[in-house]
Amino acid sequence: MVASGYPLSPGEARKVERRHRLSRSRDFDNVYRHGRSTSTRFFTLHAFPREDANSEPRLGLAIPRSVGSAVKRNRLKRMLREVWPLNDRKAGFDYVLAARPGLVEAAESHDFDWLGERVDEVMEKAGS
RNA sequence: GUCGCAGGCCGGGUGACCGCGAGCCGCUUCGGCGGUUCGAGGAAAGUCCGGACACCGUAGGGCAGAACGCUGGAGAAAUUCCAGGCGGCGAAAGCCGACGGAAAGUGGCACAGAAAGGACACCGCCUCCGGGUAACCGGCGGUAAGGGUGAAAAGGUGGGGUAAGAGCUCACCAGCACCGUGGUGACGCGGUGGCUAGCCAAACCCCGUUCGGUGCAAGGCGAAGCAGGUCCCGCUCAGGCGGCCCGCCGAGGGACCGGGUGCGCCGCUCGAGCCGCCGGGCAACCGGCGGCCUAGAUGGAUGGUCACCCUCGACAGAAUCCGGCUUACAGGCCUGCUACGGGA
RNA sequence: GCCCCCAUCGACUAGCGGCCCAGGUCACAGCCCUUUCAAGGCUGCAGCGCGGGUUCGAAUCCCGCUGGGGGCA
Repeated sequence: MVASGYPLSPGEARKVERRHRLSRSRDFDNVYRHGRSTSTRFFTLHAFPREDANSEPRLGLAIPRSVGSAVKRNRLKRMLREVWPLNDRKAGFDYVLAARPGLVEAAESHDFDWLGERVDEVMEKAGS
């Protein structure tokens, strides 16, 4: 794992494309029901191993209304999608990353890299 | 120039790299790849009104219910807009107003006060009668000017008048009715008359106008999948048509347990559309001509990094669409007007 | 997204436009009672979500915000 924000060479997949997202309510239910959860001050991460251990990891974002207005929630999702693939993610897992209240206010007073560090924090704690 | 008022507009900009959604074109091993063009708001918000559109066994009648309420106009309609009237606020520009009816009925007006609506007079005032030396006391009456209470007290102010008083009489003002006159009208102005009729309808209500329900999770097409069971009511009026009645439909309806699906496409953006010019109208708006196509996502598209500039950037993110209303909003620009001050 | 409902002390609730600077229960604080605690008695603490309007007068009626809760595939 690399601490810098730019570890990837051009051409390598560095974004959360649509096929790398959770898109169905059923997928979310699976992760919640059968996955394991880990919490930090700003996030709750649910992880669930898929049947095919070599498939690409997928991400779902859960941003409740309690974190802020629609503008704040949208912006948070964009930034999280941006920051997510900057680090290696374990293949064969579905993740649901849920934001907790206070995250938006904290992110506004820090910079973009700070948000990445918070995501790394919860991933490490989950033992990925 | 300063202060204020009204109306309109903008809502950081430029460039580079990496990314996101849609349309079109090309390539494709059908997984995608490349190019190109577009890609959130004035409120997209609250969901407070009104429609379009879609569906519903009957969208039928009456009652009930709800909403609205000065006049004229605009508009598809509206708790909408424009102009005008009246009332209130302001020195003015201007702003605000659910602004029909209280002599159709019902009801209310706490406390205080004599009395809260056709007054029955508490303190009082006055004539007369009786008593008393007198101060004064008692009584039959006449009054409502003054005091006091209250949010509100039976037209107000002044003169005359009277025993004291009273629209009793007179003038002015307010209010009412009628006549004339101006205006499409609300209403204004003038005259005459009689001399008074409290407030509350965002209390019930009366009058007038309008209103079927549900909402794109409407609704349509396709694909996939499953498993039924128990009980109650009914075909001898159960059930449905908003609450009731009539009337109509009508053979199945309901409760609980269990099982399945929870996918793709359409609806989905060309519309009461936007821009410009001309004409009509005080205006809202309407008409004509020319031009333009301007988000359509579906776990839900606008972000990250860097550089420079400035006044260091508010409220805030489309989800069927449109017309309004309301609410939030850093800073800035333009136009017109009022008052005051200064100059020519 | 669309459509509904609610709001009164810290909590649960009463409250025909004036008898209400809003009543009750639990909780909290103090005092009495008791050897002490509990129970009981007395006293206090505190509230009409916010802003306008109607009315002489609003928790109550009307309008607009704000904050909660629910339903619809």
